[in-house]
Amino acid sequence: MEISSKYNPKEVEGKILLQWLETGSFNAQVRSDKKPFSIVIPPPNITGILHMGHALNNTLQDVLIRYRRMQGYEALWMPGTDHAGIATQNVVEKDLAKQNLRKEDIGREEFTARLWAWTDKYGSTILEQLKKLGASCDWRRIRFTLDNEYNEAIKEAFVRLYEKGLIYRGNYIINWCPRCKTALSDEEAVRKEIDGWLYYIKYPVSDVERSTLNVQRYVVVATTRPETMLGDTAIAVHPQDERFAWLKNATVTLPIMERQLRVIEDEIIDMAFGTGVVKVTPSHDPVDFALGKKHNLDFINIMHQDATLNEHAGEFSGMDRFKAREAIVALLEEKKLIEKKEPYKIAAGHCYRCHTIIEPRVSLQWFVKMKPLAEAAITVVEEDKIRFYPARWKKVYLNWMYNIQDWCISRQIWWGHRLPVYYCKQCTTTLELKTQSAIVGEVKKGIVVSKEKPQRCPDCGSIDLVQDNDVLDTWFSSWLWPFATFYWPNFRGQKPEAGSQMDDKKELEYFYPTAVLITASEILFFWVARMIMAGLEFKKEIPFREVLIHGTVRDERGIKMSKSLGNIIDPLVIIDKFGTDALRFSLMLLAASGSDIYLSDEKFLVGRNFANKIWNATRFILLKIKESQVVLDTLDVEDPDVLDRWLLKELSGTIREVDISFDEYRINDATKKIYDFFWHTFCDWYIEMIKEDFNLRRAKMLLRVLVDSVKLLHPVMPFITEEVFGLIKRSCGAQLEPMLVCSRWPQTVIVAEDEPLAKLTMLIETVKELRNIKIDLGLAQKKVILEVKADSGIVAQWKMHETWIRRLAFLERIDYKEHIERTICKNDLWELNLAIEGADIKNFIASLDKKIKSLESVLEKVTQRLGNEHFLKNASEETVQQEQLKFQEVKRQLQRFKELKDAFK
RNA sequence: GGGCGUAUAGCUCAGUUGGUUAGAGCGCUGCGUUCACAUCGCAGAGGUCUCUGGUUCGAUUCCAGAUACGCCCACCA
Repeated sequence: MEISSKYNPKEVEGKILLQWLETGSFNAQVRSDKKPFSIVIPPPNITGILHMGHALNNTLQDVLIRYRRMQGYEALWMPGTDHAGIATQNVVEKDLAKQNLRKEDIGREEFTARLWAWTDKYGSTILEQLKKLGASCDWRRIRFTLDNEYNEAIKEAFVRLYEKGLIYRGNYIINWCPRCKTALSDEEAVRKEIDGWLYYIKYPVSDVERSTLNVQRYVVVATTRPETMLGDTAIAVHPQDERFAWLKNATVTLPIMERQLRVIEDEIIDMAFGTGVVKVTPSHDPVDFALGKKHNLDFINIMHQDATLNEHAGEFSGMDRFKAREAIVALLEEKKLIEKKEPYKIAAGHCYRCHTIIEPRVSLQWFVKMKPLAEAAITVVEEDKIRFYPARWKKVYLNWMYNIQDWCISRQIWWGHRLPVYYCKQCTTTLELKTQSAIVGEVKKGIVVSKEKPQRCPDCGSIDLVQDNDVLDTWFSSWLWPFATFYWPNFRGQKPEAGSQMDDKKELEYFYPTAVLITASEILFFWVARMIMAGLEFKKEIPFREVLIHGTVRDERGIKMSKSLGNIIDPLVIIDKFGTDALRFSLMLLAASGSDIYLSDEKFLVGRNFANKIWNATRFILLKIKESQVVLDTLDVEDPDVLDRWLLKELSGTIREVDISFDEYRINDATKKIYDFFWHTFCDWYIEMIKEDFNLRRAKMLLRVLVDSVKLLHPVMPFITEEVFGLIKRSCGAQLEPMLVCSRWPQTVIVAEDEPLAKLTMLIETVKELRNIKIDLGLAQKKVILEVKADSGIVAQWKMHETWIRRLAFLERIDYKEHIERTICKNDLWELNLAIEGADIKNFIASLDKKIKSLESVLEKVTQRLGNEHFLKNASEETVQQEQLKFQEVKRQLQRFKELKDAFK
């Protein structure tokens, strides 16, 4: 069998993926003999295409799942997608626009049909890409938030919350996207600073008597949104503001509209801001809304749904809000009612889907009361029943939960779950309430909340019932994900599904709570916090024990990668250029716990190079075995020599550290440890050492360590390791597990620290020293003779290791002598000399001087410390001892270097 | 305005309860094709650990402040 000298991922990945899928290696089921380990995927939007953030997030999950699977857990990674209400609707609307159609032109039914058609065609693209990434999900279980069974879960949750009084309907001010024409939750209105103006507008005082008594004929209010003045129904000042004491009980005239406005007083007004006088627009500003309710003001809605001005806007009716702003400012300027304007940064809410500036709007919507749900969700985190990694997110989470606001869950779009709400046309007028924006507050009358459409109205018996047209916020489905994916609450009975018999209820009991949730910080509030609330509310148990929050993927300059900025690195392109394992390895190496990662194409070279290293080490080992024609029946090494034991010790240490790192979610550390061991310990030393001392035992050792190495690496680089494992299986007779993906995780072995092992370590050090000395002497490329002076026992050790020492220190030969002319390198056990004809003695001395100088400064520091009585008194005995040892060691080294220098005089 | 985070080699980052001769990868420099790999090997240069105080026998590490950058939340219109 020929093995190419370059690893070619393209020849391997597709084939290996198919093997995994065909053997059902990713499948998980209830198994009483195994502990479960489960993760639910953060369901990607069906509109999604794989980006670097997905690659990072899903590789992390896959690493943990593969690690636990190999450790013997029944590892389930639940896959699925999110219907992504607004996002998907926008995509299909855009398609429609190409045919010059709006969704209203074709109607709800037809539009929904097109949405489903789109979903069928493109909805699983992202899942196919995740497979390509190597994601070892149980792909039989793919769930979609718009599945029928999933819809049942949502209805159940809605009805339960409603019956508990935790869902209500009411006219409140909400975030309105005039482009998507829907309400949004607070989280969906992203604050971004934009450049604007603060306009100072004069409002004439109407009370003539008062205005003549006082000098002022008008008051000045400051606003960033002058167009909203058309909906003003009051002005407000702080009750303690003496500057405006004279305004008490006065009325002012709203310019343009010529409406009389009350002057109200409220503590909420900041006397220091603007002029201290605020225009109050209860229908178009959250603060003003609260003021309006508190002071019983009129609510005048001046805008249509698309943010053009409506009939209440007088002459500006029909104009867009920003055009109207310009027109109003112009008119006010003409009337000399603008005192001044200042440039001003406005933190305006933007629609998180289409980035349009949010318009606060009073509207009849459905809300979830969050405070009661938050209580338990706060406790479990306070008490560390759910832990965050890194831990600092605990504070962020709690801070948000302590200040949680009610959640607006109704959306005026067509793609999503219809609210399980029905209205009786006969006995209620609630439907009309939608247009009566003046009615503010909670609305309960004439509503039937039910999973199924009621036969008749419970009040009047009418059969004329209609379902609410709105759909639910996408996140109202996502928050049920950890248990709704198991077909909660109805389950499926005992139907065989995709060739396997699953008892859904048992599945849920077995796999829930899940082990860990892995996500980016962006959706901590959207999703993580709400899942915790939903889990506790509906399952009476936390949904996951740990939350791993990883960083954001940025470009080289530290700017967040985004399609619109054009600075993305496409993971699929990286896969194509360097291979999936290279992508995964580099990401895992760079993803320090919780910190953002800065990417450029070159960052993936580490991964590619490492894959190639693994490939070539395998190639060498297999060739060597084939050449030597040894026959392997087992990989058990019965009688390891000191080199073997040295390697086994290093391997065990690596396994231990890798385990700890993975357990603590320090995946980058684990990745680094395996890399160092494989490349530098195994390849650079062991393989080089045994090249000319090859036999059956070595062959077993090489394969044994190679197998353990690829096992350790498998979670991070699944494809190449599985391929290598296959190559090993096919080319040796030893009994090995069927596939790496389901193989047993490596175990540590105990290796005694005996004399020969200690001497080996010294020999390795000596080889490194010899390399250095040769370079200092300018003899790097010359094979020279080494002379060794040592006791006969030590000489025997040297002779045993002579072959590899000669090779690795690049020596002509080694002579053992009673007497050497000069010592060029020494330790407690041996003195060495090199034949140094033509050497650069000056450079060698200079290098010695440098070492001597640096050691002297260390010695000085240590001496000082040991001479300090405070140190001796206060430092721990152990520390003092350590310091004394260091003193001896440094002194000895120094002595040696000085002697060496003297020998060259 | 409130909260959080980061600052270590040219770049990206490690540095585990204060005591290290402060590390790695990439990049750079020199040498090297000795029968896996030049996607390689051997070695080297490069750091007053952002600054200022404090605690301590001792601070890159703990505390306070400053500076810079970043993130999140928030009803200064």
